[in-house]
Amino acid sequence: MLSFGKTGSVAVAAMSYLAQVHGKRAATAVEIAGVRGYSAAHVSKVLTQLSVAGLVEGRRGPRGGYRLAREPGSISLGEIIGQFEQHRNRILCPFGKGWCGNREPCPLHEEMVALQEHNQGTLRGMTLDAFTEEEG
Amino acid sequence: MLSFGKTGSVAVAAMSYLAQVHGKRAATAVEIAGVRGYSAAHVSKVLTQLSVAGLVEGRRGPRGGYRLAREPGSISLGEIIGQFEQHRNRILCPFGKGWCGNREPCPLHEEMVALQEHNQGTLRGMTLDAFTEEEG
DNA sequence: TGGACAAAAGACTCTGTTGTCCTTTATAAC
DNA sequence: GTTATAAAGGACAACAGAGTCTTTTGTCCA
Repeated sequence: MLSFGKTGSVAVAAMSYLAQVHGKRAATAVEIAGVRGYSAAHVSKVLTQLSVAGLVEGRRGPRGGYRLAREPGSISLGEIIGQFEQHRNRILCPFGKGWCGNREPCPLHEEMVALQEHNQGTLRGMTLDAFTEEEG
Repeated sequence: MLSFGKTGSVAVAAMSYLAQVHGKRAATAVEIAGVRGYSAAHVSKVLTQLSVAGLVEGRRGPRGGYRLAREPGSISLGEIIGQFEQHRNRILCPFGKGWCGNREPCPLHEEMVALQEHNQGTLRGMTLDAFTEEEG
């Protein structure tokens, strides 16, 4: 439970590093990979996706690299992770498949929804601000 | 987020049905599969795992089938789902791999742990009692 | 004792996700 | 302009999990 996929982890790892250097300089995929302990190829791929999603801006060439596209305080873990959850985020009802909504809700439906929302709310409240150099 | 794998879903679906008929009779894998909309082979496999885990008791032969091994009130969704999460339940730290614990915790470590615990606590509080016929 | 029933067990296939590699394109510096 | 740098993009390999199928074992009933 509360398992955002591995790709999401890499994304958060990369984004948190970009938050650390935010306002100072750009960071290349190779640099981020080295610091966070992932392969350069892997980080590179994820960053490309984040770029398409508009969360980071990549610049090619010498002195290029990635930067956050917005202020760290406006980017939440929820938003980052959500980028890689197209498939995962169906509500799961104890009755199985698409029960809730089709027929009368199952006994635990309300509780499940509440839990789901608590999670999303919490992750939306965690912003990259926590990683900027000022905040330590 | 809050996505216990698909296998966990099937397990909860099956267990909740066993709770519904608890105290009255056993239910076969084929019956459960029919009611919950999964394939018999799939449900069968999951129930075997639940049997090994000691959450259900299977009896072979005519008038056989599965029953809950304990009272519904003492079986929580957390316990059921936990059975299929050997791999997933590592705490994930925004810094990536096994950062937390090795070096100083990352800025969001405490919050992540708290969220994790809130989830586990909630799921542990949801028991199969909610599905027994008496409670509707 | 034989037959039907149903779980147990394991081999296998299918699918989606992870992760790597290689080529192409853009940009800055000299 | 030429070269080095670095992202963008796509093809592909490797792996894990989901799901199916078949065989075996145990149990009840006639």
